[in-house]
Amino acid sequence: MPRPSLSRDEILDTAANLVKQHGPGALTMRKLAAELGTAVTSIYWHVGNRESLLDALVERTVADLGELRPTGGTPAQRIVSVARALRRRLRDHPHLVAMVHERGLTEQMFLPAQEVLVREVHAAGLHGARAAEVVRAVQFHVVGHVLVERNRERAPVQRPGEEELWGARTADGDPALARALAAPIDTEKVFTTSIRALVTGLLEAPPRGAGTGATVN
Amino acid sequence: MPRPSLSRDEILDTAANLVKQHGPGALTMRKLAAELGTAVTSIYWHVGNRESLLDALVERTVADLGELRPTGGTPAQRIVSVARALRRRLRDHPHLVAMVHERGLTEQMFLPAQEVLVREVHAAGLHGARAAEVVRAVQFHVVGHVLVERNRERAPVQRPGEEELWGARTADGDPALARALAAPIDTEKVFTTSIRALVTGLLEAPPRGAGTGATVN
DNA sequence: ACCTGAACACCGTTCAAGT
DNA sequence: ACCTGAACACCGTTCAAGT
Repeated sequence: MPRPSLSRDEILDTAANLVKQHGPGALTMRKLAAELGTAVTSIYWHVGNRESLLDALVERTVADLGELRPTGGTPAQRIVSVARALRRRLRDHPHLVAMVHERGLTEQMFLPAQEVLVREVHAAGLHGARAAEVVRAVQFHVVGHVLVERNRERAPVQRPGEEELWGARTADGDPALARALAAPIDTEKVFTTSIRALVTGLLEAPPRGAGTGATVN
Repeated sequence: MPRPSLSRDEILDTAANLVKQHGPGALTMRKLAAELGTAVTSIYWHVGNRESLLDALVERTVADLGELRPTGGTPAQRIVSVARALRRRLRDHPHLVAMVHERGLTEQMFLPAQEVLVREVHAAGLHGARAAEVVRAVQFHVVGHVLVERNRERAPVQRPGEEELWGARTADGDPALARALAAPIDTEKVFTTSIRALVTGLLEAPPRGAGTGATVN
């Protein structure tokens, strides 16, 4: 008596477990089959191939991320709060980020935030194409930041050793800046600083061409 | 007579060619050996393993990116121009982005811009830790954007088909926005919009706590 | 409809052996 | 110092064959 059936869901479950424990690199069809106690080829019958397996896992994980509730009084604050919440969620699921990148599905990661953000951008008084621009800008910023962050984590020694690279001369004679650039990066702070600046800039930008102040490049 | 010596440089050259033509995925030790006309194991003697080979390729390619010359009258414009120039350079080397991501070397990609940016941030009147913050924010934004952009390019159909996802209801009753979000993304425009907003926001932000206007979250 | 083993065409890396 | 072939321990996927 070999084993009691084999369902697509069971495959996804144990695959998710494998990924959670050792990352997407450890998810091989053969290891998965061993874990399930089946022949490798059975998996193919249920899920197609490794790529569709990953796609299914991504979809499932994104759906489990849950809703994002904005906090704060002003629209800008609420947009920033959503961005920060999404980043935190994604940070808590590093394997999701890895899978999403492997499969080229960055769009998916932003789904939980998209509808919420649309409402907040509306509340900020922006509509139509202008509103879409803001949503897109925030999307690329958050997703991009998370990709960079996750990438840095599994980096080697960080090649030329940024510490020695930033002597006071290369820093345009600003030793304090040299020190700051040589120190390990506080990605949390980088994110907070930049998302605030980005949202501020986006919401106050003049509607294309009708600038009141200096236009930036 | 098998072949005239085998140098580390020759290995890197043909490896770079292989990557340029078919991407980093096509760079296998065995194909490289075949291309070189040597035994696979000879490569190991010269470059160690595949990882160090990729690292060497990244370093070499980054060094070849060349200098970035700022343009524009105001510091903000000049910072934006550097960011845009770096993005364009990286877009022109999609395989570099891929290798950098595979090896976790995102830091490297920003090197050509770093010193230039330091000078411009100084010109904007910022120094020390505050200046480093701005440099870092721009770094993560540009590198992150490029990662997202390259990732999207090799995406499958884009899962739930954003077109149908954005009916007018989900878009908070804004059909123009729904249309804009359903349309294919103009990443060039997204980048321009967001880098301008980011830099504007970064340069006008009050020095931490001593805010004159509303603080954002 | 579902599961199997065998086989194909790949990988990176190590190691003892050659010159 | 440099190069080699053989071998190890893996991969994803296909396919004919079973029940």
